[in-house]
Amino acid sequence: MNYKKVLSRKFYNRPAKVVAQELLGKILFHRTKWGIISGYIVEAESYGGRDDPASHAYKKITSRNSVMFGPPGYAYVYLCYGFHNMFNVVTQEEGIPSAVLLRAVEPIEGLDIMKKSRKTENIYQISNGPGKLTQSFMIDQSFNKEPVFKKNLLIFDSDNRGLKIIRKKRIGIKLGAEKLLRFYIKGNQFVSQK
DNA sequence: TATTGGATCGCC
DNA sequence: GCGATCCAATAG
Repeated sequence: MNYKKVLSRKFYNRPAKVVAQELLGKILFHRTKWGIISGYIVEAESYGGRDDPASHAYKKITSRNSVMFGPPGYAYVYLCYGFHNMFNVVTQEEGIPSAVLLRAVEPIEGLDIMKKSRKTENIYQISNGPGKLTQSFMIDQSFNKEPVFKKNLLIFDSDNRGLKIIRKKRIGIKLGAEKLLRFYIKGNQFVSQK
């Protein structure tokens, strides 16, 4: 696998729903002390904006959501339901709170590490959900506010032209549930729900 | 200061 | 369908 260029912070300086779609087919990459873990992003959701009650930054800035208000290209990792880490990438310029939640990945490298971390041999169950993704990729809250355009956790460019993208309702939320802001690659076996 | 409920997962 | 298990946001 040759990793050509890392997506720059400019890539993320656009509306979340645009970035969410364009991230499909790009490569999530993590250099860990156990080895390299990587995979194609196959599913993402966008959050943010003045009219999205599902966004953590819907009402106001707080210590938890402050990174969403910051510059684009930084990770927003937080704990959900007590033990699942959610991995988001902040989008849009500073002051506009929005982010893309990465929900599923198709493994490329580091399957042994992923299997061990997830305690499963089934590659279709290894990273097909936001909580599973962070567990398999060894992403925890220590990555909150870390950049994804430099250092060890990165997203690489990849030619994703011609992908068929499905647009659906987001999963697991109540407010704002009618919005079609979940995107995934048509027919891909590694998305969380078909 | 106490309560509540959430962008989940895996097993029963 | 339910339990695991945490913390920010609310209300008091």
